[in-house]
Amino acid sequence: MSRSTYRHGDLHRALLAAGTELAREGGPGAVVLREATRRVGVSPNAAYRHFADHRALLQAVSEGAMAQLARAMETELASISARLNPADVARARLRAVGTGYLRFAQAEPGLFRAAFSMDTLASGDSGLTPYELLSSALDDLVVAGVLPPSRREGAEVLAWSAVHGLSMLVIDGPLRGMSDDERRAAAGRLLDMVQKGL
Amino acid sequence: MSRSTYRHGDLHRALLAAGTELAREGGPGAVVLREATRRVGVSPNAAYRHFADHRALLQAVSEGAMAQLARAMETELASISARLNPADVARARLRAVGTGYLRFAQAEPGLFRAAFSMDTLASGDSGLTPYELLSSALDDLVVAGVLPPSRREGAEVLAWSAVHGLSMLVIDGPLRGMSDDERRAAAGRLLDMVQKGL
DNA sequence: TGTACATCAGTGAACGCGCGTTCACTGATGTAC
DNA sequence: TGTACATCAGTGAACGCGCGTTCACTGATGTAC
Repeated sequence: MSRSTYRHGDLHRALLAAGTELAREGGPGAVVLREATRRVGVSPNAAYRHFADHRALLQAVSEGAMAQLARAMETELASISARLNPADVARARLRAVGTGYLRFAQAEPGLFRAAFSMDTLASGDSGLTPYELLSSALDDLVVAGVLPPSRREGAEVLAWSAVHGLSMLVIDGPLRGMSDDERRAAAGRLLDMVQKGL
Repeated sequence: MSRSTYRHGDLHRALLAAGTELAREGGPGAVVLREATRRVGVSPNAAYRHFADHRALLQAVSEGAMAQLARAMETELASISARLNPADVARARLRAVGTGYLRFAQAEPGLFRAAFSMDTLASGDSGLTPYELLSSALDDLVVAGVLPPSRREGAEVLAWSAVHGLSMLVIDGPLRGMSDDERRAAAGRLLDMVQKGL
């Protein structure tokens, strides 16, 4: 309300930030156009200068959330020790991808759900989408001789399912009540299972 | 509208059936109290004679859906050949539990989502909830000597995550576009992974 | 450097919608005598 | 077996809410001369 200029200056970015905060607090269903404008201190219809409609705002929020997920995975990848042999590096990379996914889902459940609320593709700093980060880790496992090439095809879906399922059960489902320790333990054992079972 | 009696006779059941049909068509968000009464041919407020509020109707729908899920799992369990040795029976039981879960999610995505939209417990004809059916299958694996007792604890979460994740990705998420064949193949390989990785 | 003017970002008011829920009611049903 | 009556399942009308979206507008900004 106490804007120095008549024009906002960067309303597009401000609305996107407000929408993202709404998603963070309450998931995709909480991304309400009017509430976003309210938080920015602007009239409801002002949003239509910057987004075609409510869906366009939600899509933008979803893309930002997906990019954050990719970045969370990249962060885990970046922390892998350089002093490992190729096979261990490859294994660590798959684990990192899964850990980043699980951590983001638990740390930002609202954004996580927003990311998957639409058909959204977005990449992190490496330019790769979450799916591509997983694919690349699986490729490495084959190159390092850890995963037989015959098992490579379609492996994305298997690893992804395990990690996505635990995320959903923990943030939104019947496993909501798990303690931090329990979640950590379950995550570790789940990644063990994927590694062993692939 | 062309009711023979002034009183409906079984409005509770009729509203629950209508609400369930709404969930089937559009998931938990589609369970709208007014629409349920509309479909039954009754005024909106009539619902309040049978359900405390909208949430109570949704809860009842959710419980019915959860029971259907349990029954889908029981159906798969019942189809296991009796001519197997105990170890193979145990393995088949775990697979059946997973297959029933996946099949129900794919055949009735709206009800599946409704079942998990609230904290809902419900059992099938055996009196066991879906979780208990899984637990029991895992117990059998230990008894049959297929699963080392040291790996038994917490195994529910691992198996459940894998199967739940594939369900969510396929019915609601980025894997929505999979063909029937692809889904069947992915389901089979996922269950292989769980069996091998547990 | 100063002035006229076109642009277009944001305003204020209003719309129609469907929702959950509440109110006072009515009349078919089943029971008590 | 017939009648008076209490019950309570369903009615009709209305409420307030918040939403997405549209309309005609205004006035600060940046540009052209």
